[in-house]
Amino acid sequence: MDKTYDPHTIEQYWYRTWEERGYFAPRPARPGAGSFCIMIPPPNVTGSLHMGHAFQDTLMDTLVRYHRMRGDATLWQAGSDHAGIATQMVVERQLAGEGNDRISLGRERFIERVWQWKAESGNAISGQLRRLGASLDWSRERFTMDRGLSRAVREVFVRLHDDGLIYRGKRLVNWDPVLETAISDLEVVAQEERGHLWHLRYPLAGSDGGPTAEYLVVATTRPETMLGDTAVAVHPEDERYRHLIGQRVCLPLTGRLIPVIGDDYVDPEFGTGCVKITPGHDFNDYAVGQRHSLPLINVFTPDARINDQAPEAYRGLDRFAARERIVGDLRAQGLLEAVTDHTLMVPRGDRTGEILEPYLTDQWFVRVKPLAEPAIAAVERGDIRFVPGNWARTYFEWMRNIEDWCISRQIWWGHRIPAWYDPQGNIYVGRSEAEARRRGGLPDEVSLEQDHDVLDTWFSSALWPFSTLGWPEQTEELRRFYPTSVLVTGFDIIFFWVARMIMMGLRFTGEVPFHDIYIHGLVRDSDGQKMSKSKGNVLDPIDLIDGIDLESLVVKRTRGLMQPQMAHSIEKATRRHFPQGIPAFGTDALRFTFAALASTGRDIRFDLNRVEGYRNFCNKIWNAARYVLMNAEGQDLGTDTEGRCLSQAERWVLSRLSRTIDAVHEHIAGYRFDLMAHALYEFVWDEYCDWYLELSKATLHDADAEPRSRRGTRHTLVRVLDSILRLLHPLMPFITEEIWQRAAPMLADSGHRPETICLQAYPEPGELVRDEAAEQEMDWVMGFILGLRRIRGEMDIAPGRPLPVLLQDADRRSRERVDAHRAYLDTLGRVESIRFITRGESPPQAATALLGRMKILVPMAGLIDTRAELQRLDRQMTKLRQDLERTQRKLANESFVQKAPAQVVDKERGKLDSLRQSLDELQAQRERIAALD
RNA sequence: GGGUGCUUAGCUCAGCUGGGAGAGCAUCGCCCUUACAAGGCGAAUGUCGGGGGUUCGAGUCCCUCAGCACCCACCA
Repeated sequence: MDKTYDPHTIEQYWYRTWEERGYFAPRPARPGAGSFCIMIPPPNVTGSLHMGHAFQDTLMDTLVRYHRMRGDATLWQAGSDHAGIATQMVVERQLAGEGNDRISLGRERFIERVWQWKAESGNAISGQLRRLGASLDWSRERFTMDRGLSRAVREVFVRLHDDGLIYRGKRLVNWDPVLETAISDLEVVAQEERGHLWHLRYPLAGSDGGPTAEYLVVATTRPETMLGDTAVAVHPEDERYRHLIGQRVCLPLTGRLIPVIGDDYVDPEFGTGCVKITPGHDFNDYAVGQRHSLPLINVFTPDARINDQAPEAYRGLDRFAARERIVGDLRAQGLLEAVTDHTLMVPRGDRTGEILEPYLTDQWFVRVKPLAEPAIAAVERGDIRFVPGNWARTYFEWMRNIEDWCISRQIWWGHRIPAWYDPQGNIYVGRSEAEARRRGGLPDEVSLEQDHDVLDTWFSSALWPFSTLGWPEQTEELRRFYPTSVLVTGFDIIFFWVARMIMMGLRFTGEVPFHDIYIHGLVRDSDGQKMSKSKGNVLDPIDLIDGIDLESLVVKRTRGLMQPQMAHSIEKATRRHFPQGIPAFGTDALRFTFAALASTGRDIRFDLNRVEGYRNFCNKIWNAARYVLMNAEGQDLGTDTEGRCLSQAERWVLSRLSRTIDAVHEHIAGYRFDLMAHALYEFVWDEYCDWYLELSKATLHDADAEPRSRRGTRHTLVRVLDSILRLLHPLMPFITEEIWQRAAPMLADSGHRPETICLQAYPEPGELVRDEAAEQEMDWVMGFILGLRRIRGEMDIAPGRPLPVLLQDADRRSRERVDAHRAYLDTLGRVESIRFITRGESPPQAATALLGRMKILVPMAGLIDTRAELQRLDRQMTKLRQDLERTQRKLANESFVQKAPAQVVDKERGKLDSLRQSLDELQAQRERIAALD
């Protein structure tokens, strides 16, 4: 093995090998095991892997590899999403670059073009997932627009329509005037923005219908919509205006007469207490209009210009140009009373960022309430569990107030709605035109035209857990893997995706789509900022794996910005944050970092120092393995327990390993990847490397050690390493495989050559025995060595310098232990000699460490200065005294002694005794040294 | 306006059903000891956001205040 761990040389090789050998395809469950399935949240075909994906996919892969090793029939379903609007926008941008556009290309050719683009670059993300080590079953990869999934989409649409749960209706919807499509409520992001409140005068109409000198003042944030006003509303109880209800006002600029109505939607406290009502361009006004049977006038074209319903002067003007013109005209006529600053919530499209318009159009909707009820019940019953559990509240909150879902989109890329129209405009729904015709009893002569709209992308995503398994066919995979085990996803798509999967899953399979929903947090940058291209703070996971030099990173971050003027500050920040660029950390280090940061679903700040730390951990494992191989490869490990003798150190490390195994299982069952990573890190570094490997040297370097002991040690080194590799494999697949290939043959029965760690058994609780006795023995040994190290460290004695050691007040047990563990003490403590001080003998001036009753003394002559030792003792005693006082106070409290459990009280008493004793010993020692000085 | 979460060592965060405040990184010493300097050994570090309550006992439970973050919502 090379001296230094180099991730690059091993990762790509192993992934290719695993995939070629088909390790990721589900295998029959081992006896006693079950099945396990995760559906990958399908990434957009437009996408490339970002930190959120890398985080999420690491967690999923960890679960998947863990279950695969435990022998479950395991499927991690691969696939991607057609991402209608996002993908269409990408290809349209491409066309624009060629001086072309989708309209002149035509629908059919445009869609061909999207497919072509999908084929070329749509696989970028799957390549990146491979780099991440994600053990997806690529042989079953699906796409939301492939044949099978399209069939499932049509099936669901038709069935919901037949059941009256999908309908077509004319409604006010959120309209994106750039894309010229409707979008769902969820795709609207409301942003607080600074704007104005315009106070407009609407003259009251006289008996002749002409304007009078009196007027009502309405306050509005959108003066341009006044062209579509059909009423002015006041609160019915408002003393100021009550008497005007039923009268009419002259709508300026149009000359139309509109009524004054009373409606308690109006808040008399806000603005002027008079509200202009524009049912065609405001959701609230629409509702008011319905209540009062007001006409609805649409004054906008689909791209938000003024249409022909408005006075000629404004026609064709963009909505914002129209605003200026209208305000100007009103001012000129003396009808603008005031303009005040006002912050308001502006609805923008999540894709285009454009201000949306409420717009009256024909759309398709899903009637969601009947679907939501069982979906709520499933979570209430516990058939589905959110982890962490508090997300269930968010889910309930939304599901209980859910509105119908607008599923039609006026774009081209997506599942075309399976509905056809005859020349009279009658609707025929079917799985195909032929079926629609048959079901409608239409003769062939009648021409039918399919609906031009496509479905919301989330409609097909909602079917993902069962459509990918072959539904509506009752396939073997569906039987075996549905309901799936767990969904791993971010909180941001609970409404978009999670809730809808639950609704559709229950409706069409009668079962929940998954049992657990693990919600993870957002990956932020080291300052806690959201990562985004426009902020220029994104990290590409691949750059963390392979490394990237500063110049390339700067180029990458500043290229193709929406706001090119940001480039300079982004460059500056990047140079400050990464003066050396980013070193190559390797996939395993990155994965381990994600796991270690994944605590209880809260957002994580991604810090390069953390990755570096875990890269070092990889190196640690690598070097530990080198040590083990050096000492065991080709050596005699003993063929059976007869041929091996296990010392206390061996028993100890195996006992500690068994605790670690338990902890790992417990943590992964609770989705505490951070604790899992932490438990393994601690065992490997602190116990296996820092203690056991060092302890093993005592045996292996001892020329007098028995062959059986040496075999026991060698065997244990390899055996524990093997377990460590298996335990870590789900988190760090590459380095564990690489090392395991070398380590495993040493343990294998001759003739049986294991192929891959991916399919090895995961260490299970109960495989090893807890050995309390060995743990106690080694605690004593470590205490001894730590005492010496502390003296050495605090006295600045070089680690290599052998120390003469005197032991005072050693009881029989301690004498036996010194004898039994002498080799460990000599090797790890760098002990030159040990001598027991006899009773009555007065010890020389020495630095002291306390081990129970026994005092470990290092004579100071020539080594230590007295002053420093006195200070050292004082420090220790101060600590003990504080502890002692607290304990005394506690025990002096009668209520405590009476009311606290006896166990707790006893513990405090025991503590008091040992504290007193230690303090006495140290005090005596201090006096001795002080006296000798 | 409604809801959720957060506040613990210089930084990033653990701390489960209430019983002696922890980790990593950073810092400071001593060491290139034959697995590893991407390392070893040792050290220092906290009115657990403020206040109140329950309790023998509160970082942990309850109330309250403050600050921060996020989600939802139709005040023109």
